[in-house]
Amino acid sequence: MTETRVERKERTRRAILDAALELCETQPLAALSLRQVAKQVGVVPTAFYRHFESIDELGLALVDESFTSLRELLRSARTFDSPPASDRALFLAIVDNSVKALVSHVPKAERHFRFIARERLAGSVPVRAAVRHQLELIERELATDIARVPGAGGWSGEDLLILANLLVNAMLSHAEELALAGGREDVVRRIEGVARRQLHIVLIGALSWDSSR
Amino acid sequence: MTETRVERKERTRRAILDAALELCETQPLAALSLRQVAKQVGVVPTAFYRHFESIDELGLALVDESFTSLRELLRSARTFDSPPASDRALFLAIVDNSVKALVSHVPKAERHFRFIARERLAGSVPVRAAVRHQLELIERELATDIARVPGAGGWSGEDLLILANLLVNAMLSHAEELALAGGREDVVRRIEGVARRQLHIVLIGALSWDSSR
DNA sequence: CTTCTCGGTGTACAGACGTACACCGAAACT
DNA sequence: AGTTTCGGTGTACGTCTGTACACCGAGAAG
Repeated sequence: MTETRVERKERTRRAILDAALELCETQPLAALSLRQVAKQVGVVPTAFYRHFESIDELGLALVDESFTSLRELLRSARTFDSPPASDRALFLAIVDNSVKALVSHVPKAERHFRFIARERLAGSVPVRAAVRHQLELIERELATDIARVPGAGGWSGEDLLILANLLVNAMLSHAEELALAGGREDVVRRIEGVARRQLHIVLIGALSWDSSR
Repeated sequence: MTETRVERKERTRRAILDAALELCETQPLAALSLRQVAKQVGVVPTAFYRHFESIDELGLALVDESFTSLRELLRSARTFDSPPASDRALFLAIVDNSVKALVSHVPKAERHFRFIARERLAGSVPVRAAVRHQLELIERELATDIARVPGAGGWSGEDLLILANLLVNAMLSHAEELALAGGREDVVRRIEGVARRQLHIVLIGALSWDSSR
């Protein structure tokens, strides 16, 4: 035997997840039919039930794996090869590193990022709830990262969450734009520029606002 | 006769639009069926065709009227009862007025705002394209408003668009949150506070960033 | 008053939908 | 070696879908 049974099962499960993600490129999850997914996988409709009880349950699994991609992006954004010493240089490096992480990670999992942004608003009740919950966690995670920006000492926990919320929304929008750009170099560069300036402005604003209280 | 024929027709048309908006509270437009809409209106399925050729065409009509609501919000945000004289006071008044406009307009047309945010990402190709195009116009419109912020002299046209893009994304997110809040006073107040601080930070950041070039 | 227009009705059909059920064959267990 | 487990199959159903067609009746036009 070349393949164990659990391996086989896992392979079909993956195929279902991939098929759903692909079909979701052109329509929201709620518009997918179980038969459509099964046909795309090349499997009989009832086989779907061996892996998921419903389209919603499929959606929850996709939420999970999509947020894994998003967390990797955050992780990459806070990881430096060689962190600069001076505050000024570190500040600029943080901005640059974050934007670079965005641009390099989105193409690797653009279906995940688009799925999050879309189902956040268009998902069924359970799917939407799951996305919203995960996004809250992401905002908390991002808030702790932002707290490491030089000069962030004056930001309260609430300030950090408000900043994180603003940046997460911008990030999801840019991710969608990057996915739509489809790798066209000039478009990608333009989006990168917009994202960089927005992040720059927000952080500077937060620093100024902090000192103006 | 109590009602002319064109009035009658317009009334059913409106009923169809309203029914679709209501059904879209719980599902994306692409997941609606023509029969579902017809049943909600209380009309036979084939009557739908007297007004729209397809669900997509219905969607385009909804895009139009939804953006009318959004434009009213922008208009309200830039309209002052009594504009302050000093730069400092004007700046604060702009922030306050914008946030107040958001909080007061969203409940009056929350289905429109949610429709825009949702179909922007989840719509069929033509609907999505229409939303994206209208949002571009909105960003341009908002950019000219931002240009009136005291101290905005140093912002280029590109800067203005980048700011507008950031603010539109934040606004749509807050609109969704406000709609979900369903008028609960404490929640509304929290969102209002978040929106105000974000707008404040962004504008201050843009002013500082401008002078740091 | 007669004729035309046209929004809404009712019937009809082919196809897609979710899902229940019995079944198969090979991997896994004893 | 014999038995069990279980992912995938095939058939079968009632429901819902979009849409075609003939029809109606009241407002508009002559």
